[in-house]
Amino acid sequence: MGTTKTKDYSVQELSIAKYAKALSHPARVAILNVLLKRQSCICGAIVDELPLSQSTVSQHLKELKAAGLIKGDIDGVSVCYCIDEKEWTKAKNQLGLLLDKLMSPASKCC
Amino acid sequence: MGTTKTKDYSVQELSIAKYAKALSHPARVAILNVLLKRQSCICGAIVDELPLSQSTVSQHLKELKAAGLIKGDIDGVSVCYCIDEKEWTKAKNQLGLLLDKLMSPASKCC
DNA sequence: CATATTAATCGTAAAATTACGATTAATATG
DNA sequence: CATATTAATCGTAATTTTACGATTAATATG
Repeated sequence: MGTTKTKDYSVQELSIAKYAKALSHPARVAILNVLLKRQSCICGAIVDELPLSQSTVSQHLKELKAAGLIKGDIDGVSVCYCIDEKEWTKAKNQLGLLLDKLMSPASKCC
Repeated sequence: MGTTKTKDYSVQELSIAKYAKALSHPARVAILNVLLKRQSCICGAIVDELPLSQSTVSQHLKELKAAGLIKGDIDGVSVCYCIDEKEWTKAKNQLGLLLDKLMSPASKCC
Protein backbone atom coordinates (compact mmCIF):
# COMPACT_ATOMS: atom_id res chain seq x y z
CA MET A 1 0.00 0.00 0.00
CA GLY A 2 2.52 2.60 1.05
CA THR A 3 0.02 5.13 2.33
CA THR A 4 0.17 6.90 5.64
CA LYS A 5 -2.89 8.15 7.42
CA THR A 6 -2.18 11.66 8.56
CA LYS A 7 -4.83 11.74 11.24
CA ASP A 8 -3.27 8.87 13.15
CA TYR A 9 -0.43 11.05 14.32
CA SER A 10 -0.10 14.13 16.47
CA VAL A 11 0.61 17.58 15.11
CA GLN A 12 4.07 17.40 16.66
CA GLU A 13 4.83 14.09 15.03
CA LEU A 14 3.66 15.25 11.63
CA SER A 15 5.50 18.54 11.92
CA ILE A 16 8.79 16.98 12.92
CA ALA A 17 8.47 14.35 10.20
CA LYS A 18 7.88 17.11 7.67
CA TYR A 19 11.02 19.03 8.59
CA ALA A 20 13.08 15.87 8.92
CA LYS A 21 11.94 14.71 5.52
CA ALA A 22 13.14 17.95 4.00
CA LEU A 23 16.56 17.26 5.52
CA SER A 24 16.56 13.57 4.69
CA HIS A 25 18.51 13.79 1.46
CA PRO A 26 22.15 14.86 1.36
CA ALA A 27 21.52 16.98 -1.72
CA ARG A 28 18.99 19.06 0.19
CA VAL A 29 21.35 19.43 3.13
CA ALA A 30 24.01 20.49 0.65
CA ILE A 31 21.65 23.09 -0.82
CA LEU A 32 20.94 24.47 2.63
CA ASN A 33 24.66 24.61 3.34
CA VAL A 34 25.13 26.70 0.23
CA LEU A 35 22.34 29.05 1.24
CA LEU A 36 23.70 29.34 4.78
CA LYS A 37 27.20 30.11 3.56
CA ARG A 38 26.46 32.52 0.77
CA GLN A 39 24.50 35.67 0.56
CA SER A 40 24.01 35.15 -3.16
CA CYS A 41 21.67 32.28 -3.76
CA ILE A 42 20.83 32.28 -7.42
CA CYS A 43 19.49 28.94 -8.48
CA GLY A 44 22.17 28.48 -11.12
CA ALA A 45 24.90 28.88 -8.53
CA ILE A 46 23.36 26.12 -6.46
CA VAL A 47 23.18 23.85 -9.48
CA ASP A 48 26.88 24.49 -10.11
CA GLU A 49 27.78 23.36 -6.61
CA LEU A 50 25.89 20.09 -6.74
CA PRO A 51 26.64 16.89 -8.65
CA LEU A 52 23.13 16.84 -10.04
CA SER A 53 21.32 18.04 -13.11
CA GLN A 54 19.43 21.30 -13.21
CA SER A 55 16.07 19.60 -13.18
CA THR A 56 16.93 17.44 -10.20
CA VAL A 57 18.18 20.39 -8.20
CA SER A 58 15.01 22.23 -9.10
CA GLN A 59 12.99 19.36 -7.68
CA HIS A 60 14.94 19.41 -4.43
CA LEU A 61 14.46 23.16 -4.20
CA LYS A 62 10.76 22.60 -4.66
CA GLU A 63 10.68 20.19 -1.74
CA LEU A 64 12.59 22.52 0.53
CA LYS A 65 10.15 25.23 -0.46
CA ALA A 66 7.19 22.92 0.20
CA ALA A 67 8.52 22.33 3.71
CA GLY A 68 8.74 26.10 4.07
CA LEU A 69 12.43 26.09 4.85
CA ILE A 70 13.39 28.25 1.88
CA LYS A 71 11.78 30.80 -0.35
CA GLY A 72 12.54 32.01 -3.83
CA ASP A 73 12.39 35.47 -5.27
CA ILE A 74 12.17 35.89 -9.01
CA ASP A 75 14.68 38.45 -10.25
CA GLY A 76 14.39 38.86 -13.97
CA VAL A 77 15.31 35.61 -15.58
CA SER A 78 16.90 34.16 -12.46
CA VAL A 79 15.53 33.10 -9.10
CA CYS A 80 17.15 33.99 -5.82
CA TYR A 81 16.70 31.40 -3.12
CA CYS A 82 17.28 31.85 0.57
CA ILE A 83 16.47 30.46 3.99
CA ASP A 84 13.05 31.33 5.37
CA GLU A 85 14.11 32.42 8.83
CA LYS A 86 10.70 32.10 10.41
CA GLU A 87 10.06 28.53 9.36
CA TRP A 88 13.69 27.68 9.95
CA THR A 89 13.30 28.75 13.57
CA LYS A 90 10.18 26.64 13.89
CA ALA A 91 12.03 23.62 12.55
CA LYS A 92 14.87 24.27 14.95
CA ASN A 93 12.52 24.49 17.90
CA GLN A 94 10.48 21.44 16.96
CA LEU A 95 13.45 19.22 16.27
CA GLY A 96 15.36 20.64 19.21
CA LEU A 97 12.49 19.93 21.56
CA LEU A 98 12.44 16.29 20.55
CA LEU A 99 16.19 15.83 20.61
CA ASP A 100 16.47 17.51 24.01
CA LYS A 101 13.85 15.25 25.56
CA LEU A 102 16.41 12.84 26.96
CA MET A 103 16.47 12.87 30.73
CA SER A 104 20.02 11.69 30.68
CA PRO A 105 21.10 9.73 33.72
CA ALA A 106 18.31 7.22 34.33
CA SER A 107 18.11 5.08 31.25
CA LYS A 108 16.80 2.09 33.15
CA CYS A 109 16.12 -0.35 30.39
CA CYS A 110 18.70 -1.89 28.03
CA MET B 1 17.17 6.40 -11.86
CA GLY B 2 16.70 7.03 -8.19
CA THR B 3 20.24 6.37 -7.02
CA THR B 4 22.33 8.68 -4.93
CA LYS B 5 26.08 8.68 -5.07
CA THR B 6 27.32 8.73 -1.52
CA LYS B 7 30.77 10.07 -2.34
CA ASP B 8 29.39 13.25 -3.85
CA TYR B 9 28.45 14.60 -0.44
CA SER B 10 30.34 15.54 2.68
CA VAL B 11 30.33 13.45 5.83
CA GLN B 12 28.26 16.12 7.52
CA GLU B 13 25.67 16.11 4.78
CA LEU B 14 25.40 12.33 4.77
CA SER B 15 25.26 12.17 8.53
CA ILE B 16 22.53 14.75 8.88
CA ALA B 17 20.55 13.16 6.09
CA LYS B 18 20.82 9.81 7.84
CA TYR B 19 19.44 11.13 11.12
CA ALA B 20 16.79 13.22 9.42
CA LYS B 21 15.67 10.25 7.39
CA ALA B 22 15.16 8.27 10.57
CA LEU B 23 12.89 11.05 11.80
CA SER B 24 11.16 11.58 8.48
CA HIS B 25 8.15 9.38 9.15
CA PRO B 26 5.56 10.26 11.81
CA ALA B 27 5.39 6.64 12.92
CA ARG B 28 9.06 6.69 13.80
CA VAL B 29 8.71 9.98 15.64
CA ALA B 30 5.81 8.41 17.50
CA ILE B 31 7.95 5.41 18.43
CA LEU B 32 10.65 7.70 19.75
CA ASN B 33 8.06 9.60 21.74
CA VAL B 34 6.98 6.35 23.36
CA LEU B 35 10.56 5.45 24.20
CA LEU B 36 11.26 8.93 25.57
CA LYS B 37 8.16 8.87 27.76
CA ARG B 38 8.35 5.34 29.11
CA GLN B 39 10.97 3.39 30.88
CA SER B 40 9.42 0.16 29.67
CA CYS B 41 9.94 -0.26 25.98
CA ILE B 42 8.89 -3.77 25.10
CA CYS B 43 8.24 -4.02 21.39
CA GLY B 44 4.67 -5.20 21.89
CA ALA B 45 3.84 -2.11 23.93
CA ILE B 46 5.06 0.07 21.09
CA VAL B 47 2.94 -1.84 18.61
CA ASP B 48 -0.09 -1.30 20.86
CA GLU B 49 0.41 2.46 20.81
CA LEU B 50 0.66 2.77 17.05
CA PRO B 51 -2.02 2.47 14.38
CA LEU B 52 0.12 0.01 12.45
CA SER B 53 0.57 -3.71 12.18
CA GLN B 54 3.24 -5.58 14.09
CA SER B 55 5.32 -6.18 10.99
CA THR B 56 5.23 -2.56 9.95
CA VAL B 57 6.26 -1.36 13.39
CA SER B 58 9.05 -3.92 13.33
CA GLN B 59 10.28 -2.42 10.08
CA HIS B 60 10.26 1.09 11.52
CA LEU B 61 12.15 -0.14 14.57
CA LYS B 62 14.69 -1.68 12.25
CA GLU B 63 15.25 1.64 10.53
CA LEU B 64 15.64 3.51 13.78
CA LYS B 65 18.14 0.86 14.81
CA ALA B 66 19.96 1.16 11.50
CA ALA B 67 20.33 4.90 12.11
CA GLY B 68 21.71 4.01 15.53
CA LEU B 69 19.11 6.02 17.40
CA ILE B 70 17.74 3.06 19.31
CA LYS B 71 18.92 -0.34 20.44
CA GLY B 72 17.09 -3.50 21.37
CA ASP B 73 17.85 -5.97 24.12
CA ILE B 74 16.43 -9.44 23.84
CA ASP B 75 14.77 -10.50 27.07
CA GLY B 76 13.43 -13.99 26.75
CA VAL B 77 10.75 -13.97 24.14
CA SER B 78 10.39 -10.18 24.10
CA VAL B 79 12.67 -7.39 23.01
CA CYS B 80 13.23 -4.25 25.01
CA TYR B 81 13.90 -1.18 22.92
CA CYS B 82 15.32 2.08 24.11
CA ILE B 83 17.09 5.23 23.00
CA ASP B 84 20.79 4.93 22.32
CA GLU B 85 21.98 7.95 24.25
CA LYS B 86 25.35 8.20 22.59
CA GLU B 87 24.05 8.26 19.03
CA TRP B 88 21.11 10.37 20.11
CA THR B 89 23.53 13.01 21.35
CA LYS B 90 25.42 12.87 18.08
CA ALA B 91 22.18 13.39 16.14
CA LYS B 92 21.29 16.30 18.38
CA ASN B 93 24.66 17.93 17.86
CA GLN B 94 24.74 17.39 14.12
CA LEU B 95 21.21 18.61 13.49
CA GLY B 96 21.60 21.38 16.04
CA LEU B 97 24.76 22.62 14.38
CA LEU B 98 23.00 22.95 11.05
CA LEU B 99 19.86 24.51 12.43
CA ASP B 100 21.86 27.01 14.49
CA LYS B 101 23.89 28.15 11.50
CA LEU B 102 21.63 31.09 10.81
CA MET B 103 23.40 34.39 11.34
CA SER B 104 20.10 36.05 11.97
CA PRO B 105 20.02 39.76 11.15
CA ALA B 106 21.68 40.04 7.77
CA SER B 107 19.60 38.00 5.40
CA LYS B 108 20.39 40.21 2.48
CA CYS B 109 18.75 38.40 -0.36
CA CYS B 110 15.00 37.83 -0.79
C1' DC C 1 12.37 40.76 -33.55
C1' DA C 2 15.56 36.68 -33.35
C1' DT C 3 18.27 34.46 -30.06
C1' DA C 4 20.19 33.28 -25.67
C1' DT C 5 19.64 32.34 -20.76
C1' DT C 6 17.35 30.77 -16.74
C1' DA C 7 14.63 27.79 -14.14
C1' DA C 8 10.27 25.25 -13.84
C1' DT C 9 7.73 21.44 -15.49
C1' DC C 10 6.79 17.13 -18.10
C1' DG C 11 7.57 12.44 -19.19
C1' DT C 12 9.80 8.53 -17.85
C1' DA C 13 12.45 4.93 -15.52
C1' DA C 14 14.67 2.87 -11.62
C1' DA C 15 14.78 2.37 -6.89
C1' DA C 16 13.25 2.96 -2.25
C1' DT C 17 9.58 3.36 1.07
C1' DT C 18 5.53 1.97 3.31
C1' DA C 19 2.25 -1.32 4.56
C1' DC C 20 0.15 -5.75 5.29
C1' DG C 21 -0.62 -10.75 6.06
C1' DA C 22 1.76 -15.05 6.43
C1' DT C 23 5.50 -17.49 7.96
C1' DT C 24 9.35 -18.44 10.85
C1' DA C 25 12.45 -18.90 14.88
C1' DA C 26 12.93 -18.62 19.57
C1' DT C 27 11.54 -18.84 24.00
C1' DA C 28 7.90 -19.70 27.46
C1' DT C 29 4.15 -22.34 29.62
C1' DG C 30 0.91 -25.96 30.32
C1' DC D 1 6.63 -32.50 24.60
C1' DA D 2 2.67 -29.80 22.66
C1' DT D 3 1.18 -25.19 22.51
C1' DA D 4 1.26 -20.29 23.04
C1' DT D 5 3.65 -15.87 22.65
C1' DT D 6 6.77 -12.60 20.76
C1' DA D 7 9.05 -10.29 17.25
C1' DA D 8 11.74 -10.73 12.97
C1' DT D 9 11.58 -11.80 8.24
C1' DC D 10 9.49 -12.96 3.70
C1' DG D 11 6.61 -12.03 -0.13
C1' DT D 12 4.00 -8.75 -2.27
C1' DA D 13 1.67 -4.50 -3.78
C1' DA D 14 0.96 0.43 -3.95
C1' DT D 15 3.12 4.68 -3.63
C1' DT D 16 6.76 7.85 -3.38
C1' DT D 17 11.31 9.34 -4.24
C1' DT D 18 15.12 10.27 -7.05
C1' DA D 19 17.14 11.28 -11.30
C1' DC D 20 17.59 12.60 -16.04
C1' DG D 21 16.79 14.65 -20.63
C1' DA D 22 13.55 17.33 -23.22
C1' DT D 23 10.44 20.88 -23.37
C1' DT D 24 8.43 25.13 -22.01
C1' DA D 25 7.73 29.92 -20.37
C1' DA D 26 9.74 34.06 -19.25
C1' DT D 27 12.94 37.41 -19.47
C1' DA D 28 17.13 39.40 -21.36
C1' DT D 29 20.36 40.69 -25.21
C1' DG D 30 22.09 41.35 -29.80
